[in-house]
Amino acid sequence: MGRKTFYITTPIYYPSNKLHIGHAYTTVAADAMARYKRLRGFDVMYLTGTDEHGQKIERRAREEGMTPRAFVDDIVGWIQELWRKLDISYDDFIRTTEPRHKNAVQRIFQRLMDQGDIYQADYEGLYCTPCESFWTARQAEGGRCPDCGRPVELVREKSYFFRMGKYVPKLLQYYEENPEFIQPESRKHEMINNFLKPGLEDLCVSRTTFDWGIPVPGDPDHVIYVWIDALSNYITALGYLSDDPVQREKFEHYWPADVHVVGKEIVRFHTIYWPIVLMALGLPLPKKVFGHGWLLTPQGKMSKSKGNVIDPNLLLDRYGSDAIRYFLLREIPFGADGVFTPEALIQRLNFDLANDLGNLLNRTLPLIERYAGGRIPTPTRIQEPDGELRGMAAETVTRVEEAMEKMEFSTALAAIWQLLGRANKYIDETAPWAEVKAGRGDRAETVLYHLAEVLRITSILLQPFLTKAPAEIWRRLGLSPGPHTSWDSAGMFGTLPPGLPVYKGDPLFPRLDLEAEVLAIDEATGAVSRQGAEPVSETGEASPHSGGAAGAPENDAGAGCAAGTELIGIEEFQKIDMRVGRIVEAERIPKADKLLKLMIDLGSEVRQVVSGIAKYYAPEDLIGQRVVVVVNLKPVKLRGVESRGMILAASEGDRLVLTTVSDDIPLGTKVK
RNA sequence: GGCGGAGUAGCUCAGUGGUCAGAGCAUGCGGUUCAUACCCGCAGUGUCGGGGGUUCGAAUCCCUCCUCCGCCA
Repeated sequence: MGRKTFYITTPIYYPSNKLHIGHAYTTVAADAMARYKRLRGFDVMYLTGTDEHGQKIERRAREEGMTPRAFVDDIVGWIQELWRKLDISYDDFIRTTEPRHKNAVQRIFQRLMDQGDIYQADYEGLYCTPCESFWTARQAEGGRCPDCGRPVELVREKSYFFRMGKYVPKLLQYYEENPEFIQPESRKHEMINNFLKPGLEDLCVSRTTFDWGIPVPGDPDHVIYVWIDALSNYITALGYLSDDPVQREKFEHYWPADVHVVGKEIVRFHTIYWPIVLMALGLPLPKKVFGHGWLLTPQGKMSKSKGNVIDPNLLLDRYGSDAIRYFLLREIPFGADGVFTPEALIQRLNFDLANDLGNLLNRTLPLIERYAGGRIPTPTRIQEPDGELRGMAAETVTRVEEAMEKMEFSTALAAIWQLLGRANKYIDETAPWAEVKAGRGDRAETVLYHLAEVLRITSILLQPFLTKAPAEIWRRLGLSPGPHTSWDSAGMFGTLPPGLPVYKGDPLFPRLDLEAEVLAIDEATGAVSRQGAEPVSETGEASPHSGGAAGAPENDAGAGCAAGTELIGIEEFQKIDMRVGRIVEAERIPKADKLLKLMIDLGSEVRQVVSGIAKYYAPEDLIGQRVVVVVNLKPVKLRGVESRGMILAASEGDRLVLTTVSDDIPLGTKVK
C-alpha cells in the first residue's frame, strides 16, 4: 500500500519471424531495470508482448499454410520460451490479438472519431504492399518503394486519418517542460528538427489492403493500422477502457509509464505519434522514452537476408542466461550502438565472470575452509587496508544506484567490477596464508571475513543483471535470502553473520577456450562474416510496427535462425557474381592469426581480398591457386585492410579446403 | 542537400578551460601461489582528425576543412 509504482515496457515484438539477439538485448535491459526497481521497493509493472496483426503476418501464415492465429501462436510460444530461458521477469505479456486489447482499441478509435480527431477522407497515393506504406511521388522515385525497392502501385480509397498537426505545439511544450522525456537527448533534436518543426501531416490510421487486424468500428472493410493498434498496448494491458473495474484500477494505479524502452529505430513513433494519441485521449504522457542503440556485427547490421542472424538460443544453451545477460549489459553503453563478436563475448565471460568474480569466490572459500574451520569467521583484528576496502564497498553501492537511475547499466557493472578488482588485490596485500604461518590466525580470519563481505555485497548488487549467480553465491556463503541479502544491507559492511558454514563448490563460471568457442559460434551462425564478406546480421530497419529492440524482423522473408537451410529461387542465386581467379600474392596480416591478404587476378583486374584461412594455408602454398571469388560483395575492412570479395572454401570441423575449378579456363570466367 | 552526433594509446572507450591526458583489454618485464595457466605490481607508447582563432592557460570554447555515423529529404 502506498508503495511507489514503476511501470516499464519493451516494444511489443512482431512475430512474423523468430527474434534475434537484438530483441533479447532490449528485453534484458528492461528486465534489469525492472528487477532493480523491485529491489529498491517499488511496485513494478513490467510489460512486454507481441504485435500480431498486419499484412506481413497474414502473408507469412499463408506461405506456411496456416491461419494467422496458428502462425503467431507458434512464434509467440517460442518467444515466451526464450524469455523464460533469459529469466525475463515480466509481469504481463500482452498480445494484440487478445480480446482485452481488441476491445479497448476499438473504443479508443471510436472515441477519437467521435471527437473529430480521426476523420474519413479519400486518399490517393502510391502504396507499397509488402511494406504497408504510402509514399509521395517524390519519395517513390521511379515508381519504386524507397524502403524495399519493389514497385509501388497507385491506390485510391477511403481511409481514416488522424489530425496530428494540431497537437504539435502541445507536444513541443511537453518536450520543453520534460527535458528527460527523450533519451538519449540527441534523438530529441532529430524529432524536433525533422518532424515537428516542418509540421506534421495527418496520419493514415487504417488499411483495407489486408484483413488480419482489428476492424474499424462500424466499418469492417477497414482495419485499424499499427499506430493505434500496437502503440495502445501500453494502456490496454493496464485495462484502459475495460469493462472490468478491477482491470481499470490497474490503469489508474500504474499509468503513466515511467519508461518505454525502445530501439532507436522506433523512437519517432514513441515520441511523436504515441504522445499525440495520448493527448487526444486526455491522458498523461509517459515520463521517458529511452531509445537504445543497436547490436551490430563487425561489418554492419543484422539481417536475415544476409543469412547470419544470431539466435540467442544458441548462446543461451551454450553459456547460460547469466553470461548472456552480463555480456549485453556490460559490453554496450546503453544508448550507443554495440558490436557483437564471438571474441568479445568469450573474453568478457573469461575476464570478468571467470577471472574476477568466479575466481575471487574460488579463492576465498577454500581459504575459509582451511583457515577458519569452514565457517564465516569473526573479524577481530582490523587494520589497513581493511578500511579502504570497506570504504570502496560503500562507495560502490552509491555508484551503482546512481548509474541505475540513469539506466547506465554498463557503468553500474564497471563499478561493481572495480570493487572486485580491489578485493582480488586485497588478498595479495593481506596474504592471509602468511598471517596463519606467522601465528596471526586472528588477522587471517579478519581478512577472510572482509572478503566474504565483499562477495555478499557484490552478489546483492548483481541481482538486476545476473539472476542465478547471486543466489548461488549466498548458498556457498551459507546465507539464506533475507535481511542479510536485502538491497539496503549492501550498504552496511559487517552485516554478514559469523559462523555460517561455507561450501566451496565447483567454479561458478568456468573459463572458456577462446579459439574453440569462437569456432563453435562461427559455425553455428555461418562463418562467412568472419572472412570479411558481409555483415553477419543487422538489427533491422524502422518498421511501422513497434517491432523493437534491434529492429523489426519482418523484412526479409529469410529463415533467420537456422541459417542456410532455406530454399531460394534462381533469381536470388543469380545475384551472386562469382568468377574464376588466380591468387598472385598472399601475405599474413600482422596481429591477425586467421587472416591472409590475397591479391587475386581476375583477368580484367587484380583484386585485394582478405580471407580467414591463415590457419589452413601458408601464404606461399596459395600462390598460383585457382579459386572461385565472389566479386560483388560489399567491400569491408578487416583489421584495417580492405577486402573486396570473398573466396569460396569448404569447411568442416577444423578442416578447410579451397574451392577450385577442375580444368583450365580463362581468369574472370563467370561461375554459375 | 538539411539537422544532429562522433573522430583521444594497437583495440574499446572515459575525460567539456587549469597539476606531466586517463581506464579496461592487448604488449613487455617482474612478483606471487590461496585460486579457474589465476591474481598482484611495474613499464611504456598518444602531433587528444587537420588548420586557424579566443585565453595567462584548450582534448575541452569559436571558425574552417576532412572522415565516419544517425535522422530527414
